Amino acid sequence: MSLEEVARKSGVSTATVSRVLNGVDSVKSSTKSRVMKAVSELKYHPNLHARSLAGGRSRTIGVIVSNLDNPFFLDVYRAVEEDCHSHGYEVLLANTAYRSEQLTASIRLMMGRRVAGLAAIVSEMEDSIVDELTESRLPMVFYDVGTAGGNITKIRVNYRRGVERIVEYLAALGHKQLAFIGHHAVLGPIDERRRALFDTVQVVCPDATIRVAADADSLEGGRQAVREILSGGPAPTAIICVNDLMAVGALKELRERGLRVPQDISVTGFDNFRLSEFCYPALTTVHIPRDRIGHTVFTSLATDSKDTNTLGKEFVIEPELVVRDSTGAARG
Amino acid sequence: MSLEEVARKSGVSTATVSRVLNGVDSVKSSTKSRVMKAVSELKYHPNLHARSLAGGRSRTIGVIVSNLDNPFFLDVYRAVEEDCHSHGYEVLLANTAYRSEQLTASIRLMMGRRVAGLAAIVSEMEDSIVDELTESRLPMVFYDVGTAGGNITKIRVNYRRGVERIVEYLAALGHKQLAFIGHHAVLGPIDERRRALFDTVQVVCPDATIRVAADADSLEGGRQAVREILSGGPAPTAIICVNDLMAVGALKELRERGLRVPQDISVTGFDNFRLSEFCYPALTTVHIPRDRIGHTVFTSLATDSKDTNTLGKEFVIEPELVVRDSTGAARG
DNA sequence: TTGAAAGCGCTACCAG
DNA sequence: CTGGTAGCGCTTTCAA
Repeated sequence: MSLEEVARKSGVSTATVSRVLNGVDSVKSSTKSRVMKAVSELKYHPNLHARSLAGGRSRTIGVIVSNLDNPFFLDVYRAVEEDCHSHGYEVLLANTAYRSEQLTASIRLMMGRRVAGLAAIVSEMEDSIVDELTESRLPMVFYDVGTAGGNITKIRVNYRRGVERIVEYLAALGHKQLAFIGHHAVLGPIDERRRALFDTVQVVCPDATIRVAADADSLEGGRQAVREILSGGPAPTAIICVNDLMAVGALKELRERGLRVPQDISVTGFDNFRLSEFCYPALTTVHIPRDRIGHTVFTSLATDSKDTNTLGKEFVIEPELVVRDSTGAARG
Repeated sequence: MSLEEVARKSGVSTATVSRVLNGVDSVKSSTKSRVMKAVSELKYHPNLHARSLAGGRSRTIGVIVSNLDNPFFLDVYRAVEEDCHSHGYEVLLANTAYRSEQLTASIRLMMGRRVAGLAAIVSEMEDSIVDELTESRLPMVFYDVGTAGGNITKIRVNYRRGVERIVEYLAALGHKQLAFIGHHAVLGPIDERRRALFDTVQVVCPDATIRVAADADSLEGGRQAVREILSGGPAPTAIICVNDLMAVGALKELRERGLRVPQDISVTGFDNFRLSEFCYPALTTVHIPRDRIGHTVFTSLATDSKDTNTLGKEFVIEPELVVRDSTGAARG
């Protein structure tokens, strides 16, 4: 069923039906209501593909994330979604599950759908892809990769700062045996977070030891990483987790082993996702404002936020330490 | 940039380029590679809107859920996504946040995009919408609403059974003062879960009292509902939560008030989402297999799963009680 | 194995 | 205020 049928049924041209459907005001109200009647009787739904094809411009924004299972990414998406909907945009979501093939496929899909802009909230991205995207004219937001300018907005979290806050805080509590739990994407050779941690420890408490374990970015992964740490030598006095999700998994494993947090061992997270306040013990973490990330994505990619458009700029997010109950003085 | 440019650059017709891009084998391999070369040099991305318009059929499935913040829905989506991707389908996601206007908008959007099938994992849906969708020819999956047959697959969770398991279990533990925590969508006048609970209590332990509180379907909502319960009279010995998410929120509030779970008060959830094993105490709940729901969605809506197609059938999901640490004998 | 051309359903421009 | 119509970029016969 098409515009034409509606036009026929209401005795007008397709052009007029189109005008009615698009709210162009230059239509006599009697005509308009006749058309509307036909539309609802026919249960007509305009073909959005045809519309985009004919119309050219698009009012949809694409969002690609690494791991939907981690509420961090979901929060970012929700923030984008909220802004989009309140401004008449649609959002298309894609999840890579940290698989680079899937990233490529998702980018293809988004470009094929001719999104108005694309946000890649995907920390691990090969340089070649970054370059290719940078060269394209597509408005984009990168997260922690690439460089701002032209059609590229860059959002960067100052991890180093966040890590410093955590290490300084733990050092002040007397912790000298540390462990770091990351997921695989964050323990690659070129990883900033891991390096930031080592550098900071070097400076803040050079006499501290630090061990590393990696697993999947999930609750189970956090748990598993703790097993790895605990089976590999003397228990550390504090475990620094790359994010809250893994931290919650870590808490579970410690609890099961009868290790009390924070009396026996301290745990820190990263992100300050909502659950971090509800888990036990409530997590000491570092706050990353997902809503601000989402808003920045929107203002950068929505073409009609003319004066407020932020495309091409770089945004640095400064983390703040949030102290709760999962950290305490080092034992002994 | 279009097919035509690729055609020109590689010295063939658009028809041939189209054939190459769609993997039609009747193309000489020398031609094929010439085309491929042009494609990659031009960084050509086919316009998917044009493709759908011209092609007719669609290989995308729409999924509408009530509340993305609740991992239950996300798990269902992920399961659908997995099946879809491994069979060359795309998934389009929409979130209603329990708002019926948003449901309408999402349905419109999906129909406009000409999805091959649509899953509405949205327990609250007005009859008029259910009817309209049932009349349409669109393959659909309903969750807990509507009736199976024709183009409608229905997935129904046997809540009554789940509630019975919980109540029987709590009754056996000696609980007589119960409370029920739900979210607003589930405490409407026509709600099955609430009624199932009252009926069951009536039968299983007629001498038990039961109070009810409602709040948002979120961690915070669960917490708030407990406040409501606890400020409204003597504390119950067991709190039955409509789902795990609210249960985790409830645990937090109880913990903060110094009430021990399960010694002072028992708590049950519903869904058995991943976190229920990782929270403290680990949640006694009822398992609802989200992956099975997701698979059923796929086999019903994917048009090419010919022989295995399940469209039009009804699937009843039988919940299973999962006992963990959040429940124990009634105090006193 | 390839090309020409007729749409797919809609928007937007030009007339009237 | 309304109609006619030329595309938008692609797929798909039908011929060659």
